[in-house]
Amino acid sequence: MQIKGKVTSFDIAHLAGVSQSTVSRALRGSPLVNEETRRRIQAAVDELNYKVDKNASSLRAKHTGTLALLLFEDPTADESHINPFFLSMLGSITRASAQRGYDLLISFQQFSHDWHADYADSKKSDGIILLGYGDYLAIRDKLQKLVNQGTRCVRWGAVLADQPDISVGCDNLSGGHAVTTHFMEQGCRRIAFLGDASSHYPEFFDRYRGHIRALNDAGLEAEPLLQVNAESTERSGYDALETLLARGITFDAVFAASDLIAIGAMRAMDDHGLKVPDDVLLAGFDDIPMASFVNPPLTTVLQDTNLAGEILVDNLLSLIRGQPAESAMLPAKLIVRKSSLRGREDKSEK
Amino acid sequence: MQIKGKVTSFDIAHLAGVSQSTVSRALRGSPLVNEETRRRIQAAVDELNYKVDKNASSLRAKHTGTLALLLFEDPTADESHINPFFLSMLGSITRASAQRGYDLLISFQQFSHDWHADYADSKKSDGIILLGYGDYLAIRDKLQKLVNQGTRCVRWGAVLADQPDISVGCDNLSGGHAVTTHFMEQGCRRIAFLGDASSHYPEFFDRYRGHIRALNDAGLEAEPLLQVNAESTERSGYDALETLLARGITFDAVFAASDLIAIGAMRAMDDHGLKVPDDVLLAGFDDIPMASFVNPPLTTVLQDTNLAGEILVDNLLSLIRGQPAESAMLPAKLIVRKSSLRGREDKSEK
DNA sequence: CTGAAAGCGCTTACAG
DNA sequence: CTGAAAGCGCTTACAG
Repeated sequence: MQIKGKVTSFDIAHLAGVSQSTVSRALRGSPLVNEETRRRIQAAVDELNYKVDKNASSLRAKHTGTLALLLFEDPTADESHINPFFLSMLGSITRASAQRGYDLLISFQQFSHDWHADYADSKKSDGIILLGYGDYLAIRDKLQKLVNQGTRCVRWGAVLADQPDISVGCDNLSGGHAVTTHFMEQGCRRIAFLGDASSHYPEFFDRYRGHIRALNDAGLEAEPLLQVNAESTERSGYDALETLLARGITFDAVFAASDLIAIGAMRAMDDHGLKVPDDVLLAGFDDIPMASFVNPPLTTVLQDTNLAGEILVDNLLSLIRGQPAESAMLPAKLIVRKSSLRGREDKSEK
Repeated sequence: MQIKGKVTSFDIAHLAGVSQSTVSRALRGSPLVNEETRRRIQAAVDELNYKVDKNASSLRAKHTGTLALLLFEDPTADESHINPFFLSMLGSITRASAQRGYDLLISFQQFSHDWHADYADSKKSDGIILLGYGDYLAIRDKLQKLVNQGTRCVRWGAVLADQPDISVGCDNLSGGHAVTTHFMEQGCRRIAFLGDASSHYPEFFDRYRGHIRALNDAGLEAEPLLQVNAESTERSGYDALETLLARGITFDAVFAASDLIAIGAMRAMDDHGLKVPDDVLLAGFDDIPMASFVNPPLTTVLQDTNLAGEILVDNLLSLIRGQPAESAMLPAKLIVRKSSLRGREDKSEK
């Protein structure tokens, strides 16, 4: 066991009685190495507990074998809790990267701050994954610049016609359509929408458009007063519902653009003596783990985060290999739970 | 704007009319650089959009400015969801690292597999943080080896007398004591414990010992049949409660060693017609976000994950700087919610 | 199949 | 305060 100094490929070469080049070849799995030689080298590696220096190999080979994940946090969100939906995405991206032999570097960024995506420029990673909601229009130029300077990057978010980058998102429009259609099947006619509805927040906007389309399909008109802006936090959902109440307008269902908003709205209704689903039906979006635990369990739209993580990583790897990659839209699946069911006969869980 | 070839410190030097060494010095914030020179260099850096190559600087300087987080996942856990408590720790560790200027490399490992902590050996990181529960005795030797070979590492988990490494954990014993004392104040005498109680799982064991100690303090004896093994998953909690039921033993409260176990037990009780808290009181441990959303809200023990993340990172940085670091025990705080309150007068949330 | 040699882009004594 | 030079530990043509 070597004690002093770092073990390098020269030490291995010496021990195995070959040149350092051959050690390097053997360790990288080159076919140009004799089996017997390879075995001797491996034995030396094991004996000295040698590990290839990642920095040296990355510097020389010009790729790092690591991916960077930039997670944008909403500065207004509770410091201690990250949006559970993104946490779930983070988990699936980490897993997908590992399966494909890549390390994952993680960075949190404030969306509002002057964030830097220099993980590729500084050669810390071969490419980056952008995750988090925020004002899309505010980052569009930055995205454009990133792509222009050759940075490989993929983004989680709405798939738009003119976007400069590759993105993977769920079919928010269909999801929104499904929720509102479901509400109407339950007899609702005055459905409130809690969430921003502008091109600044394309995901929410698509959900809103699906909602409107469903209304129109049923011959109903949208009522502007039934839409209240909200960002994806409980606090914001709580406030949005109070705003809705303050408008003095009647509503028989609430479609929250995210589960967090829905949970906040649920609290607000509780505080104001409104019962879900007896007085008002409620649905969210995302199917975060909490959604099935709130009381009553929350109807929502499932986005397959496992699949999303894999597609995101695979797309990024394609880009890195110089292969083409395409933006992708994942299916959105309505999950009906008690919060949106009128009939009280169904009181049994599960 | 330079198009072809990578921008290096030589390009900056050329543009700024100084030597490459000076560029390097200026960029590392050396005091040995004239202010005017520094400004010229900065201008060149901005103009060419230069970024220091991390691999080259790490190779040369022998430190990487990144920390590695090894997250052990229980292989039996649901593939799609990471234990929420660890997710919360992950968030706080990521934040703490970023605040101190370190990047964070994340890796998931199966505890049962032959995991490798070679993130330091291969120079990808300056040190590693170990996170996740699992059979402590099974990893003890590996830990010892890591420490022996000079790898800087800190671990989240029970602080034990003879551990080879530095760890940060919460005061599980006091936490367990507080839960059981609280149960007894509510009039309970036959308190079941769901979770492993052996030195293989020191955290659960300490919670169990706190539980026993509280019983003894009240002059009660422990009843072995009231303890059922369980690992930290909902599934396992569900099964453990059914095992308890199958024993045909009476109990008036259930102390689950983790919130996930408690939530599983809650489901099982629901399926068997037992009402919480009317028939049985229930408490968990961890205070994961879901705990306050289940019905009824779950009494639990809060571990301050924000603080934990900071101490873990600070300890690791001390080790990296060659300074001494000490294992630390964080306070455990009982959070009482409806699931453990006998009185039904308190029906109002919050 | 193997070796000698160049070089990736920095940091840091060393000398002024 | 600045520059010339060595060298971190690899990978990869190039030549055999």
